[in-house]
Amino acid sequence: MITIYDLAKQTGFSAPTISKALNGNGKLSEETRQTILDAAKKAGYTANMAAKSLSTKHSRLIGVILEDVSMKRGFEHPLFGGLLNKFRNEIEMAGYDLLFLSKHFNEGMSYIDHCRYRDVEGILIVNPIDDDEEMKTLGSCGIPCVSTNEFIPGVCTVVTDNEDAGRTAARVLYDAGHTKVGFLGAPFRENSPAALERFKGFKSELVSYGSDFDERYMEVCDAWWEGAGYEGMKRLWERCPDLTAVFVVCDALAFGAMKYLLEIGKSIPEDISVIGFDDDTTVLKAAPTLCTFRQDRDRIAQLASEMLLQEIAGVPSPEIVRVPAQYVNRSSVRRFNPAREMAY
Amino acid sequence: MITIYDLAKQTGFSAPTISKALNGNGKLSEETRQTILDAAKKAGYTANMAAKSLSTKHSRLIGVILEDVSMKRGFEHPLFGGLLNKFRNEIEMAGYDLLFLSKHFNEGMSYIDHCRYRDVEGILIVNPIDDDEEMKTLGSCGIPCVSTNEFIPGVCTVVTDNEDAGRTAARVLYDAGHTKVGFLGAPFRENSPAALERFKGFKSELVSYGSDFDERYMEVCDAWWEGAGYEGMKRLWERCPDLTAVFVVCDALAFGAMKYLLEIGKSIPEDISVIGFDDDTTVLKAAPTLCTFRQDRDRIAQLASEMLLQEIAGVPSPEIVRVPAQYVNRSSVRRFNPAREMAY
DNA sequence: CTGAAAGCGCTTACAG
DNA sequence: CTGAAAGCGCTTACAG
Repeated sequence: MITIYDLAKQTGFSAPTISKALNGNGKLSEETRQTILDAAKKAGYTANMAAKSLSTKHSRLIGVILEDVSMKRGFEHPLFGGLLNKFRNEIEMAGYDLLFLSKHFNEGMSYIDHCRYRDVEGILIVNPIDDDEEMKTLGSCGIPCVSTNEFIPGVCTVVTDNEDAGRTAARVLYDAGHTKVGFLGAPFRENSPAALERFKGFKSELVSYGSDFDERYMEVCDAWWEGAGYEGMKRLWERCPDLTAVFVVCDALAFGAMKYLLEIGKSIPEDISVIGFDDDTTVLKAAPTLCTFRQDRDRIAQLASEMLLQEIAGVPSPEIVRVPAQYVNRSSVRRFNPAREMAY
Repeated sequence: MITIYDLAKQTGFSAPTISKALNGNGKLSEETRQTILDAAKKAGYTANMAAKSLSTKHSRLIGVILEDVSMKRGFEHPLFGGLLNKFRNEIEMAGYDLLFLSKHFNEGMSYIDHCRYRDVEGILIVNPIDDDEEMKTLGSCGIPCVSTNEFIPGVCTVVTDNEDAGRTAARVLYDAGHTKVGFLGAPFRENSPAALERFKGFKSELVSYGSDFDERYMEVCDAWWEGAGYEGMKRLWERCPDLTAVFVVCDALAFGAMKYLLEIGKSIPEDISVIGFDDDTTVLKAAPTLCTFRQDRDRIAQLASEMLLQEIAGVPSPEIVRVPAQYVNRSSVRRFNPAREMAY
């Protein structure tokens, strides 16, 4: 391991001068800078981050909170896995490394302690544990934070424009001639209102068409996975067998819902149309292929990294940044009228 | 940020004594140890890893090489995403953090430089870039390494027992009465012989049944994704339209293969049976549901972390550790004879 | 059993 | 433009 002192000895300059040359700060003659840089290169010098971190308090580490309790898929989560791929890439280009924050680290150290332990410079909150009390403290812990899902006081959230997507879903179904449309939701949580926002947009758009949305057509599933969708659809269908379409808050639930409908002998989309959410690759190849909304993982990740890097640099972020979702038309929605040229 | 010196001042002991108490090493009276521990707890003391790392050369960081060039799915890779979930968990319980090694970090720093930069203590090689020259140097770089896919000189590899799985695939098809069976492979690479191993096992088992495997029944796809499976199956089928079954080296390829077969009007499994590999959730819900092999992600991850932690502790690992795959029977294999009680 | 001294590799004022 | 001194927070021998 070659150090700054080795370089000092080799070039005849002092350690601080080496440091300045390597970091490009302070005033130095172009000549000595080049001499030093060449020597460093020749010697294969690599800085030691622990030492840098200790003296500058800058670790170049971004903490990531990724606890997939709602779907239990971790890195394979349909939204967050892809988001993290892009985020990792962005952050690395800026010279940062990812560091996963964990609660079961060192006999249950808190996220904030984990951050202090590693001198983490910023936190990306991808998916926290439900109702984790510590979340509320993150906004004021002094470390810049950005969230890509949950709303947390004092933390910038970069998130899909769920209301807008909800409105689009309503428009798609309305345009296709559906009048009896249902909504299959998921547990409502104060800080993670995706399901509720999608519902609000959906309902408001329907209302704008003059159709007074009947709350009986709305059902909430117990969780975010397939089985819950099956059960939720069962309850909804048994109450409202006149439905011709249903907008489901995520693809995993939608798949469960379709499973129920197919089991009771319904055809999709002939008897009932289904729209999901997430463009989950896990159900992508199911038949019928599901109309859905693709959340823009790359854009969310990119904006999140921009916001976070900016905050680290001292520039405050907006409280919320919305990213539009893209409607993906496949085969699970029936048209009662001839198709028109339409873009959603 | 409270330091060891604050604790020293508060308790009246010296910094080294605080250090010993906190780390549980060296001789200390039980009384002073308790006093110090209590003070640390009361003050909410958290060690600073940069300082620790600098003085001990132990960063408690495990580097991870995850470059999904073969499937382009990154964290969402059907095998590696799940593997990493478990590995992360294991490693965190042991007080380590994950650190992704990257080539596009800081203007193209090498993996090894990245490791030195962060004082990484061990490396998990999940999925490197094809033919990366640096891989060959990892085994002798002085940092303990474990691989979960590629074979690298001097590095312990924890990997699915592919030959055994190949044999099982042959047995399943033979038992079901198939005699004209094909094999759809993927690019053969010296250090990553999964496809070849599966073929070897498959072929050897067929040969053991007296059926001389005809190489014409073997076709290699250009890549590991769906489109390549479609094309590969097309070539294989056009050459050998008498096939009644095919063993495909991964589910993504198998899905492409099925797509081709269905397109030309074949029924699965009535006309042709298909067995895949990976238990890829991405094609799980396709119809017909694919018979496949589930690689034991959790077991591989657990063994990999064990090996790596052991190596860090100075205990050498075996060169190779095999983990059995599990045959998953679904609906894509036709039986020509009555089902018997069989376990694979 | 406890502490004074020195060191890990780097950077930050501050002189000159 | 360059360098001597001190410090970041911790640990490692070595005394006592």
